[in-house]
Amino acid sequence: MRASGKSRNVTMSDVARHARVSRTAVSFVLAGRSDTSVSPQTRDRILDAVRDLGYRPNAGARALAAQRSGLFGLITEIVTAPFAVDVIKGAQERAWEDRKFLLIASSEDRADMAEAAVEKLLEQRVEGLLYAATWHRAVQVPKAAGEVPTVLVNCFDAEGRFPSVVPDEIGGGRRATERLLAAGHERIGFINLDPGIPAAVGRLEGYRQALTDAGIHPDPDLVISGHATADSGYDAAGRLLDLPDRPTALFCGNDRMAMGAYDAVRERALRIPEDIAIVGFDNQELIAAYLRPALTTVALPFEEMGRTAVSLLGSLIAAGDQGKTDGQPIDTKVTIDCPLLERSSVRP
Amino acid sequence: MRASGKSRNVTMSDVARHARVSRTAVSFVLAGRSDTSVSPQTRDRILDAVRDLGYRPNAGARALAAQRSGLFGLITEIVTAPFAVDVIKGAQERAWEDRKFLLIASSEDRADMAEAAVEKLLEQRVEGLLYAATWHRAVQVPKAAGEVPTVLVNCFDAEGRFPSVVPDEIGGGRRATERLLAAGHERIGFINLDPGIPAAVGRLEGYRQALTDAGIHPDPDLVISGHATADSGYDAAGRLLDLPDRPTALFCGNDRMAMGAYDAVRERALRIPEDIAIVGFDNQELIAAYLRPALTTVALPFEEMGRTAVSLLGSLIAAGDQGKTDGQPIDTKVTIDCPLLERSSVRP
DNA sequence: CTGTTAGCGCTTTCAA
DNA sequence: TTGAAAGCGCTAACAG
Repeated sequence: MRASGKSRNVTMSDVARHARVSRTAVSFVLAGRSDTSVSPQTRDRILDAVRDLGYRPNAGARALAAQRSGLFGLITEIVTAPFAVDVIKGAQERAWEDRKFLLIASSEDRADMAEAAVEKLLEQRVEGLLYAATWHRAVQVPKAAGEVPTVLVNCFDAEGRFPSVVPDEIGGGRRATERLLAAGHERIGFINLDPGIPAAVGRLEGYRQALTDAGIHPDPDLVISGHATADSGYDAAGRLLDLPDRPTALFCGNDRMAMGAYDAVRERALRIPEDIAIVGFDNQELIAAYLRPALTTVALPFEEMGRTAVSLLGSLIAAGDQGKTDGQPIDTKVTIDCPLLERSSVRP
Repeated sequence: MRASGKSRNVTMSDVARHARVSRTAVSFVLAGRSDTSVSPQTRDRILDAVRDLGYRPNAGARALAAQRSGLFGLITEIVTAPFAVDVIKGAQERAWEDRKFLLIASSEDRADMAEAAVEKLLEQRVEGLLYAATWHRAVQVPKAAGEVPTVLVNCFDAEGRFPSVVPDEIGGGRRATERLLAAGHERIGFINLDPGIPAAVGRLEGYRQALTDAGIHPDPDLVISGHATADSGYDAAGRLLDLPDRPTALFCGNDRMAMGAYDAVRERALRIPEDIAIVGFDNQELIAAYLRPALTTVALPFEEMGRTAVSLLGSLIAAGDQGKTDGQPIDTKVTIDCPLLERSSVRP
C-alpha cells in the first residue's frame, strides 16, 4: 500500500521506525554503500518502508551533513541566446549522469549580475561553476568564482586562470572550405565576421589552410569582412559576385550573412548551388533549415561543449577532493570539433 | 581588511565570536528582521565581522532550519526550444525579485523524464513547481507535482487540476488581422496551423472576429490549413495567390510559414508589402527580423508568461502558508496578451 | 535588547 | 551486522 500524497514530513527516522531498524541502517541502504553490509532481510524491510511511507530524501539536509551539495552552478547570458539552450542541455544531461543538479543563473551579460549570480550560487554551496558565453570570446570572470573549481564554456579567461572549453574555429573553417573544394570549386569567396574576434580569426585561418593544402593560393580579393548581419552578408556577397572573375562558391562567416548572401545571389538570377555554392557557419536551425535551398553549414558544438565542460568540472572537483589542488592555475583549453551539416546549398 | 579567498568554512558562529555577540544577533541582523531590535552599534560590529571574515550564509542550512528552501522548480522541454529560453528568462527574473532561486530541469518531452525531474526537484524541497511546454497544448503533468503548488506555462492540464498561464491566441489573431484591415486590406488570406491545436483554433477565431467586426464576411476560400513549415507556407501561399480573386494580404499562422510565403510571393514577381502584405505569428527573431523585408508579426509572450507564472506561484504558496489550501483544484487560466511587432511587411 | 536552547534531516565515526 | 551519538550551519522560540 502506498502512502497518500503529501510525503512532505516523512523523515528517515520514520522509515527506520517503520522498518524497526536504526537510522544508520536506513542511511546505508539508501546510499547503496557496500563497505558496511546489511542483511538482505533488513534491506528489504527498509526498502519496503521507504515505499510505504513515500519517503523522499531531503537533499538539503543530506548536503549539510555530507558537506556536498551535489549542485553545480551554470552562469550564462541566457538573455540573448538561442544558443545558450544547447549548452544548458548538454551540461544538464551530463550532470544528471553524475547525479548532479545544475543551478542555472543568468548573468544578463552584465558584470554586476554575473557577480551576484556567483555569489548566490556560492551561497547554495555549489561544488563547481560553469561560466558560458553566447559567442566565443575572452571574458572577465567574477573573482569569487575562484573559490570553487570553475570551467569556462565558449569563452576563455584572458588571464588564463580557468580552464575552458571552446569550439575549434580553425577546424570548422577548414571543413567548410574543404567541402567546397571537394565540390570542385577553386575560387571560393569568404565573407568573414568582424575582424579580431576569435571566430573570425580562426575561421579565416582554417579557410587559408584548406586552400593552401589544396595547392590554391588564397586570393585576398575574395575575402571580405562583414558584420554578422543579413544585410552585411547581402552587401558583401554582392561585391564578391560583381567581381570580374567572380567566385563560384561563398563561405559565409555565419548563417545570417549566408541568408543575406542568398538574396544577393537571387537578385543576380543565379542559382544555388548550381551557379554559386554556399556554406554557412553556426547552424542556426531556424535559418539554415528553412532557407531554400536549405543551407549547408558548420555547426557550433554547444551541446558537446556543455557536456565536456561538466565532465571536466567533475574531474577538477574529484582532483580537489583528493587534495590535488596545487594552487597553480590549470590553463587547459579544450577544443571541440565543429561538424559540417550537409543540406542543399552545395552540390554533392 | 578583507579576508583571503576561501570563505568556505566561515560559519555564523565565527561571525558571532568575532563580533562578540550571540549567533541569534547575527541571524537577526542578516535576516534584516525588525521584530527584535539590535543596537546600531552591535549591528555594525556584526556587519563588519561578516565582511572581515568573508562570511557567506549557507543556503542549505538555512533552508533546513527554516523549512523553506527558497527554491522553485521549472520543468521544460529545453531540448527543442528556442522558446524555452524566454520563459526561463522571465521566470528567472521574477524569481530573483522574490529572492527565490530557480532550479531548472529538462523533461525532454518524455513522461518518464518529467517524472524523474519532478522527483529530483521535490528532493531539493522546492516550494513550488512550474511546468512549461514549448507549444501551447494540453499536457499530462506528473502526479507527484500535486505535492507542491504548481503552475503550468504555455500549456494546461486537461483535468484542470493546475492553474495555467497561456497566450491569448484569439487576441493575437485579432490583432494581426486588424493590422491588415487598418492598412486597407479587405481580402485577407489566412494560412493556419494544423487544425485542432489551441493555437490554430484561437488564431482562426481571432481572424474571424476581426473580419466580422469590420463588417467583412469571412470567405472560407481564403483560409487554408498548413503544417507549420516553410514548405507548407510556400504551398499554401501559392494556392492563395493563384486564386482568381486573390487576397492582397496574408496572415500566416507562424513565421516559418510566412518565410515560405515570401518565396511564393517573390516567385510571382509580387512585392511585399506593396502588392501583398504579410503578417506572421510567433516572432521567431531569427526569421522575422532577418527576412527581407523584415516580417511584421505577432509575438508569443514567453517572457511575460514566465514572469506571471512565478508571480502566481508565489501567491499560491503564500496562500498555502496561511492555511488557505482548501484542497479544491484552482482552475485558473491566466491569459497573456500577444503584442504585434511592426516591421516592414505591411505598409504603414 | 541579548543570549540560551532546541531542533531541522541527514551522515558518519565509533562502539557494541 | 547494528546502534548511539555527535555534529553540519542555521532559525526561532523563549528566557534573561
